[in-house]
Amino acid sequence: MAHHDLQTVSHECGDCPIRHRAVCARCESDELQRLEQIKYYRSYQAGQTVIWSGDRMDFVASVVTGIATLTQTMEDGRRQMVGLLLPSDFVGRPGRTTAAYDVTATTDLVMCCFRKKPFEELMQSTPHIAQRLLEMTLDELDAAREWMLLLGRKTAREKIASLLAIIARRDAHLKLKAAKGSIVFDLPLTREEMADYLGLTLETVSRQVSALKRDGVIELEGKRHIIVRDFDLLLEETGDDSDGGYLV
Amino acid sequence: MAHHDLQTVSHECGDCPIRHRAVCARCESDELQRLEQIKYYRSYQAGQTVIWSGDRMDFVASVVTGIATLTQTMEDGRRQMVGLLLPSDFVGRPGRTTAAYDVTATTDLVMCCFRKKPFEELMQSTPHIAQRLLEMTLDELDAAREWMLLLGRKTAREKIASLLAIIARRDAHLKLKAAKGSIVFDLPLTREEMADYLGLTLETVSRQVSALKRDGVIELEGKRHIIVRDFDLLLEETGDDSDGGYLV
DNA sequence: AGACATGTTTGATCTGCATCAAGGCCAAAT
DNA sequence: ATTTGGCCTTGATGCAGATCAAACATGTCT
Repeated sequence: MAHHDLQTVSHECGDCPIRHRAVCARCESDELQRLEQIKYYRSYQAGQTVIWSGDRMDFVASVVTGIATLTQTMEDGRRQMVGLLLPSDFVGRPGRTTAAYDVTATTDLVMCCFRKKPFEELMQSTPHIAQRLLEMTLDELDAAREWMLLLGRKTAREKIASLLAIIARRDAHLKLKAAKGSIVFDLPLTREEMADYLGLTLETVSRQVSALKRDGVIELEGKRHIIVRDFDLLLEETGDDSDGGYLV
Repeated sequence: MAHHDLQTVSHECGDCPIRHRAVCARCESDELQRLEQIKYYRSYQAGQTVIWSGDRMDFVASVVTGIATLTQTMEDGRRQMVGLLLPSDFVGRPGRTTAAYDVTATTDLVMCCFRKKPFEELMQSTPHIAQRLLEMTLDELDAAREWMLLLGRKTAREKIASLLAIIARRDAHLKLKAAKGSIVFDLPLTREEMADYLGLTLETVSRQVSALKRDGVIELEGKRHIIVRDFDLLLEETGDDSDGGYLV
């Protein structure tokens, strides 16, 4: 066994998953040092494109603050979001030099980047990084498959409810908030971005959000601020199995 | 660097990816021996369920022959296929004890299984297995994201054309067939399974297959045997970027 | 204050796919 | 030879969500 007692080490990079988790106490300093050497930060403004599909991508990165999206586009302009990156999420693919999707900052964004070549070398000599990355990728794959069920089989109303539940959950998780009482959060996406996430038009998104409000499932303050008084009520609207785990 | 000159070793397990790729010549015998010790085969008949979502899953496996599907089901019976496993595909998730989807044999199926515990131990001591698995999982994630674009934004006709192109490609790849002249293959799925793959109803699938036939994009012999005389013509119907790579 | 841009809501209409329903094909069972 | 059952096709109808269009809300620039 290459590693010993695992512990979490804190560092300036927040939730950066590469360094945050499964760092072995004994190897820690050496490993962290090497990571420090190859890392650098990048900032983007809301709306800026980080990278276009097909462009050369010579780094991997994790989101420090802000939100980014992965989208695929068809020639005629139809767009489908295929990934939503919140802080601590990883982007990039060891072993591939070309981006497969457009990556866009939807809010101001800071990413912690690692140049690909040295990162891959580090991966070679540090097996648990590959294992951690595998774990994360499998989680993403599970999320993608939930998403496929949503896209293929859910109604517009269920899609909206599902998205709100997903954001509420992730938000609560980030804030480490207790899962009691009202849940309050700001939508990090425009109606159009929500539509791209859900495979709908922005008009349908708008209508269904209004409908959920009218039916008392959610409350709206302005256009982005959401209040969920009864999370179970929202969950019932998602169409998912009821025992899907409460705010995880 | 833990490994040396990589080479492919052949063995009775066909395309099994775990053992097929990236096996280091020097470590080979030891590693293969340990894999042999923990592997076993399982057979299923067409239509049999391999495992239900939520069930305990104490193995990982790769498909040797036949076809399996991963599907998610909503309480009211709506179904969405989220994975299609052809020979050499991997199923299961190190680090999780419960199946997240229904796994079903759609044809007679043979899988090469590894009990999870020893497999995970082997992964610990054999870093390149984790790396290989990571590579495969990232490929699957890419495929899932293509699939999301299909589910969210493509028309019924584009969905059918895309599915046919996917199967034609994988089929051709398996058979190592040259990519010239007519492409001929048998659909491994019923109309209903195609519908579950595409987020459609079986009636719509039937109608659109007929329409592609009527329009000369494909020819049909019986209900399952497909002849594609001009693959580019089919690709044009998919809505994908034209330069999506010819038959690979 | 007015003009403009961006994002959102709401209404009217259209349409692609779902739904409901009936019948055809074919292989296996009796 | 007929029945059975699985799979597939085709037709008629309905509806959820797309599309087209207009107006509103909010913030910012001049």
